[in-house]
Amino acid sequence: MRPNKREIILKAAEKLFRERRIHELTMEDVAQAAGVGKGTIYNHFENKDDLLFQIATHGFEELCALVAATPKKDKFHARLAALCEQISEFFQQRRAVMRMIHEHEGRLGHLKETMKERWLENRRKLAGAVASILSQGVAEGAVRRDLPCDFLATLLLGMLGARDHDFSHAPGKRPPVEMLVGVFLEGAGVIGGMNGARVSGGENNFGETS
Amino acid sequence: MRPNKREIILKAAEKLFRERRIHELTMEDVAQAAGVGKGTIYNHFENKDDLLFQIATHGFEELCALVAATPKKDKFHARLAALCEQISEFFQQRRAVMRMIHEHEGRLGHLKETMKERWLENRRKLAGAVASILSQGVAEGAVRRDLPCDFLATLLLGMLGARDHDFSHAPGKRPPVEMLVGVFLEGAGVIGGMNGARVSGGENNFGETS
Amino acid sequence: MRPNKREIILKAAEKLFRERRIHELTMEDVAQAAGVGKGTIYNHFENKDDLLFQIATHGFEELCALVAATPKKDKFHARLAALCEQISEFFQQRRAVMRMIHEHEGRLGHLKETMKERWLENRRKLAGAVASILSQGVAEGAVRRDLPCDFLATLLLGMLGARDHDFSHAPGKRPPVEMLVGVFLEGAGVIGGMNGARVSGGENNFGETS
Amino acid sequence: MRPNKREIILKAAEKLFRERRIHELTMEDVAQAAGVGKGTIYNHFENKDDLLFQIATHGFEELCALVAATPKKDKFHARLAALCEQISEFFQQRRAVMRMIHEHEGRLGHLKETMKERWLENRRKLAGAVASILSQGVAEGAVRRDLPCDFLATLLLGMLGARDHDFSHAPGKRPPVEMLVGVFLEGAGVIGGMNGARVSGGENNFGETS
DNA sequence: TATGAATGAGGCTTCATTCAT
DNA sequence: AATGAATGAAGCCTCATTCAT
Repeated sequence: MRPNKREIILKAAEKLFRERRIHELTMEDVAQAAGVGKGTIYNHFENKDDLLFQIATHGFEELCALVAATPKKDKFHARLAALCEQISEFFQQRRAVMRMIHEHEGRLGHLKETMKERWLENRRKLAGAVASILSQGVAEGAVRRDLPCDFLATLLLGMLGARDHDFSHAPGKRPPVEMLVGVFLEGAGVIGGMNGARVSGGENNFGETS
Repeated sequence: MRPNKREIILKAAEKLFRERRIHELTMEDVAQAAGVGKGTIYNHFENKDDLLFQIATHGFEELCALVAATPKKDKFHARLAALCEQISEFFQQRRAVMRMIHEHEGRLGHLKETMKERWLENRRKLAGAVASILSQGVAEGAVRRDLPCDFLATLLLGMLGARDHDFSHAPGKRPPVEMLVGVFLEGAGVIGGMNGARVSGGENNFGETS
Repeated sequence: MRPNKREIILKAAEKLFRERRIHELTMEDVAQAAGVGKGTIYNHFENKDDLLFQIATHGFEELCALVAATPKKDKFHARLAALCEQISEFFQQRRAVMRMIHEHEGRLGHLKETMKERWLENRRKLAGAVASILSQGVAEGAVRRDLPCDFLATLLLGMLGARDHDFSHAPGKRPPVEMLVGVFLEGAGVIGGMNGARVSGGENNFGETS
Repeated sequence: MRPNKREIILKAAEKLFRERRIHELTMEDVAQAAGVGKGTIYNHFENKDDLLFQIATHGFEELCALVAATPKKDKFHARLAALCEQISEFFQQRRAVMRMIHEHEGRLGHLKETMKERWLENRRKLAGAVASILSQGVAEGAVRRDLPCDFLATLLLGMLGARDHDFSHAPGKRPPVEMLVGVFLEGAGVIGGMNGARVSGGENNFGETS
């Protein structure tokens, strides 16, 4: 019983989300999944909002750790792609948690000031982690330096989220991360006259599988 | 009493969302806001899910109409920026509705097949509208033709959403749309050797203090 | 439109009951079935209670008329059996209405005095009709005269109702009316020593069908 | 708090019925009467239908126990009368519950298969209990053996129910059980020539009291 | 007289939270 | 510390009844 009951509950709740039992998580569900009594949860979390908040935070922290641990691959482009792949995979697994986070941000007003602070700080952490990768790119001369990395990180994460979301119903058709990173670094526009040939074969439909 | 009571209820509910009274919309609230009896709502909408679904659909349709009506400005770059500005503004106003849509997609399983179909179709409409603008860019030689416009549209919308979301608490600090469009068209990377000078003044923090 | 809209509504409601759509008759249902607007019902019936009351009354009156019209068959025994057959059949068709009547008697307190009176009077009518048949039997020396016919009628109707009810799920196994009338007239007991032989074949199981 | 809260709720609900507060039992009423919270009921009963079903079953079981416990009095006739008296009294007390049972049978379709089975089984139990008493009569040579006891039991119960029902408004005028049993055993008809004298004083009006 | 959209009281049920054990 | 039965506020929805057309 060492892994701290708090941890057990947290894991169980996260798992519930991952298992698509989204609809509306009840404390009963969480207790059952964690194999503890309903009352026990209240010995470790102030109330349901607190629990959700902790889950979300927990998720972000994991993700941040993941990002920070990105191996310093050789080429920046490859490094960025690997990072995106990781983030994307994480999002895939946590779709429900992320949705919950979204949904929950609307209620931030109900949370106590301290929590609110900690929460927004957490939100910045992810973008920060990605931004720090990008700033490596700047140092290496691979990323434009006329824009703040924070902003670029935000945009990159936005792209990733949109891709994952739009193709969630048919992962087979989802364009590869490389393509996304390509657009991010090279842009969607035509610069000078050589851009039309970026990809050898002209129009691309990223091989329909299913 | 001409504007169809259905319309009245819809508007009222949307307004409720916009007025940040999000937490959890109750049918009571909606009725009150619409100035009708609780039962009246059920004469026009099957149940709460149906109402939410209709609101979401309604929102998307408005947005699609907006996009489709984008004036054919001179330069493609300017045209795209104007479009993004419109979409962004729409999102600002509809944050809550959009959140609700997100939150709701998880429950799509509960909706009847027909609704589900109509819903996913709606989702595609927006991307489609943006994509059609982009394809104009392709025709004009302003957008790379090696990637499907649908995908590019998804990425652009993702960027927009992320920007709006990340800076929702401090709209003053929000980077201008032009900057976003710039990244989208030119990329975040350094191409050749001249990219470092894209913006004259080097590092940029887009002023705005608080 | 001559058959009086009142009559139309009444018939439609009765039919609804007969069609087993019991659960809980709504005014909407009745209106639909009668092919009239909901409001129209209120031009002919004070309220739902009144409507139900009228249906019940209507049913009783039909039944009373049926009983009164029993042909003066030759033998009293046969006459009584024919009568019972009719009543039973009527009950079969009106199970739902009868249940509703039962259920409704509990609410008599809510009905205005006049209605209450008329209702109880109606209740007596049926027993009265049967009693009058029985009194013919008394006159003919076929029915014992030491007990009031009203009472005997009550008992006979009780037997009939119980039979119909108990075998409603398997009408094929329902003992024939003759047998019931036999018990009613001759009794279930053994009188003197000859009763054991009333029915020739000893133990009887009235031919199991299913 | 030993008598099981489930039991408490059941008793309270039954009592409510007995106290004529029929109209329409609300869960609120039941909770109040049982002195528990509304939610508590749902910890012991699946929903309202289930509660009603349990009440009905409970009532039948009590009655069956009562019947089975009928003392083996000396004379069969007296024994039967005592039994009928008991059943009648029970019915008096449970009029409302019984009405509810009636009313409820119409909805049996909505109940799950298991319940349906258990219910019909319960229904048979009562008739069975009475039938077993009657079969004692057969053994003693007091009841005709040419008819199945089940059927006779049904008829007897029907008579009882009808008597109780018809005279519920004026219990004082209700004919004594002995008279009913008399009709049941000896029949309402005239057998041979001596029947007219069964009761010494000719026409009988069972002394008007109230 | 006929209609049916509008109404809102009232019912059933859920579920976060408490507290006695 | 752990439990889960008890609680009741709050939400969704139904449906008898009204009333403007």
